[in-house]
Amino acid sequence: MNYWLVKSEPDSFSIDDLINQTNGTEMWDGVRNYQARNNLKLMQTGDLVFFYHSSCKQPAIVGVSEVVTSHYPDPTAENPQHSGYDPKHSPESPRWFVVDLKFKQKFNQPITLSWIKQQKALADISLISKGSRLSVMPIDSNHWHFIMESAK
DNA sequence: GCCAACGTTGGC
DNA sequence: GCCAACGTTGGC
Repeated sequence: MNYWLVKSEPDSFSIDDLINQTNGTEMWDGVRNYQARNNLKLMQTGDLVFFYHSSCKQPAIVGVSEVVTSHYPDPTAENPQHSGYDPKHSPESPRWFVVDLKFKQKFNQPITLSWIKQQKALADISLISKGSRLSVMPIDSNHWHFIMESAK
């Protein structure tokens, strides 16, 4: 069992949008960065995922979702009408992948980026370390549990 | 809107 | 394989 964090711009897709999906489940498409994709491919059913709001007034971890499928080819990469279309992607040799994420929990209090930066226990969390622009990143279990305790 | 910190592309 | 130019991310 592994822990992850995914970023989403709340103006495009917020945690409340996830709640409102059928079964609270959304296909996590549109990842077009190789490192983020490699992280997606490592995800397994049952892994837990922080939902992070980026590029907004208050960047923060706002809740938790669960991986409910292993990775499969990203259908939006096959669609020439879609902004995520990649001519180098094909069903025969897929380049981009998705997983399905299911809503699990919304924090009463968002765990804000500015708060995270103040915590000694989170000094080396991937979210604020080098290469932190990844939209899918692993989270150490000790960081995970510290944040879960803080969100109570 | 600015800009630092990347990642990607493509000419050579 | 190098690297300049360009694009993107995302906090501020």
